[in-house]
Amino acid sequence: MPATIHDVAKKAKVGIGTVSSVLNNSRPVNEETRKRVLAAIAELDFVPNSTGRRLSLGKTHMIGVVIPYFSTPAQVERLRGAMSVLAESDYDVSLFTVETASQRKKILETVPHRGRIDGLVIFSLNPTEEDLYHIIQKNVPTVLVEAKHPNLHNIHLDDVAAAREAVNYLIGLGHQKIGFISDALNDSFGSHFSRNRYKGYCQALKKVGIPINPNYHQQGKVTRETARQMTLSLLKLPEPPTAIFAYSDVQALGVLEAARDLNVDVPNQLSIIGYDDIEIAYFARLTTVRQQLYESGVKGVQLLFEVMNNPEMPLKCIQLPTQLVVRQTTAPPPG
Amino acid sequence: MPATIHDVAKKAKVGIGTVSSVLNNSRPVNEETRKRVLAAIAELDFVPNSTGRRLSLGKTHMIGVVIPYFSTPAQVERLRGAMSVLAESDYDVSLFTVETASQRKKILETVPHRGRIDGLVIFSLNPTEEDLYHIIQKNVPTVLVEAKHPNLHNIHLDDVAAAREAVNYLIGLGHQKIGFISDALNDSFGSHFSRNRYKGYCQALKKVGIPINPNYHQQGKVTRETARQMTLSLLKLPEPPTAIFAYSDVQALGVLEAARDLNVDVPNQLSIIGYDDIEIAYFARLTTVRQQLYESGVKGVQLLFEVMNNPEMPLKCIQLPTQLVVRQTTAPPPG
DNA sequence: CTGTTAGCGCATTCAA
DNA sequence: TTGAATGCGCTAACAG
Repeated sequence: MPATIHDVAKKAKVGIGTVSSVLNNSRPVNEETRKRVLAAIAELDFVPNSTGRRLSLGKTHMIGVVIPYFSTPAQVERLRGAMSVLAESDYDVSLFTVETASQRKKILETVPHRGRIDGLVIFSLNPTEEDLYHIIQKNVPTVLVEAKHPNLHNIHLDDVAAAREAVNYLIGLGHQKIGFISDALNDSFGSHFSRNRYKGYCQALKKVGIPINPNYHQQGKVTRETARQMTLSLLKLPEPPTAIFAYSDVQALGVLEAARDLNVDVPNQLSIIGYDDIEIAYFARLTTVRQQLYESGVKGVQLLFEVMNNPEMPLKCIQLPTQLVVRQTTAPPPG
Repeated sequence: MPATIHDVAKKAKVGIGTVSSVLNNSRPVNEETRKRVLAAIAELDFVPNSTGRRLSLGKTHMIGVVIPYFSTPAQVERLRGAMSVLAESDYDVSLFTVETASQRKKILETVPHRGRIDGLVIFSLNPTEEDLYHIIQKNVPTVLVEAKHPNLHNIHLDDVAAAREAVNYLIGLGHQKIGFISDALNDSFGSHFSRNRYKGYCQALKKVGIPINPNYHQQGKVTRETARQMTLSLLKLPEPPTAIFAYSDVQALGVLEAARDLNVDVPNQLSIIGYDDIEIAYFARLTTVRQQLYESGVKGVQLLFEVMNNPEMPLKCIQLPTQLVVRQTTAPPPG
């Protein structure tokens, strides 16, 4: 068993208060005594037990990070941003990845507890009213990233506008038959991402009087493979779309694969726009909607620290910009 | 402030011992009393303070996960595997990402402490003797993943053999001029990855009497962009290699980019083999050395739990297999 | 300047 | 079956 503060005190022939004082510089200590204490600490290889310290201070020195869709490059990039700030702080990080709806429920119920964490960052999850109850009730400083809520500080983006802009661009190139590939509109986490991007897609079409063709919208798991299958269906339609807007870059890669499978030339026969601008989008020369992934993590944690320092702070909602990055998967439609 | 066990006891008109008993089922409780306690718990929305519990039990219920190169898809896949097991357990996860040599040092010194964590998984870092001192000394159950050490349980793979096999395959196709692109042989973390894969590369060449051409070996940061630059140098050599073995899939993508830049046909003018078999390798149709990334995380945590249940367990080293996955970036050399 | 003491919230032993 | 007391390791207030 590791040495405790008592062992150090005994060896240095002082009281534990003195040891604590040199540990935390909490009050002046005679130089001679300090040396003795330091020597004892070194000799015993003493490190203060963090649990004891936490209990005494009533703080956990721990930030909770809740993150779904963890396998996707976009989420990892967000987490990296968050970790970059966290690593420079005095806080430890408690990581909760959520893969299933039941995990989501359990985590959102049990994680937001004073005594478990001092602050919480929740990525890409829109709290329900019930979730909110648990969070607010427990009174632990919380920030949402890539989510919006009228009662919680958050870092968000305008999915509707971003999607609208992407589709507008396709329309501007001359496309009329534009497909959309997304996650299920009602996914198991109750996310709004697909709905919002679909809304932007519809808005852009309506604006110029292009009717919404339900056959042009495919929903399914957000994997490359599923996107490939969905694209195959789209391209086998009697009147296939000449452009496809994908909910994410990962899906856009699946679209590219499908085009390759069918020997459809991108961008001359088929234009493709993705979403996120993950690292690999550059490699794939993908036209895509860039969002500030890394930055969102950075700002989320920074905002959390602000809130923790000033719990009575008025609600702060930061909107991060998006930007259409045109590369080489978009061109005017054939013919 | 949240309710404590005392509040519950008072409201239920029992002692705190009784509350603790119903919380933990640690001793029989009269059904009537139990009901009262449960009611009080519900009414106060009481959740046991984990710090108090930790201090009392002398356990943190916390597993430390140390992970470098966190931005790379391969590492994320390892972490995902680890999280899948951890999420099913009763342990919380404390995440430490290491980006710099100084972070590495600090983390390896301060994280392995009883009282901070109950167990530790370290990914892809070979402890020095000094690191080892801190780890062993503190006596916290530890498992290495993608690293080997004579005194620590570990999950590893045979980098030398895997690299040798990859280069052998190229030789079998008829290649004689084979380039190798890697991380710095002496990277800031003291990693062995590049050295081992280089060794395998050399062994394969020597076996068939091909001289090692130092110009064919490029070292640099493990990013797509750096790999692209290094490949450009390689391909501009008076006698450019006809095949390139890359230290990682991410680098292999950079090699592909360089080939594209120079209008070099892959695989007919240039063969490429990567390493890892990350998700995107499939998309890029990359021939690569598959290692069991997700599995390594799973097994690492499982092994850790074994060790925690049986601290006196004899040293266990598990070698995970690798496998050459042939896709469409390899072919016989031109001419 | 420094030793002693009283909690922090909980699990657990010891009595009853 | 239960309440009261003890201690986990630490910080901070109190008293010298």
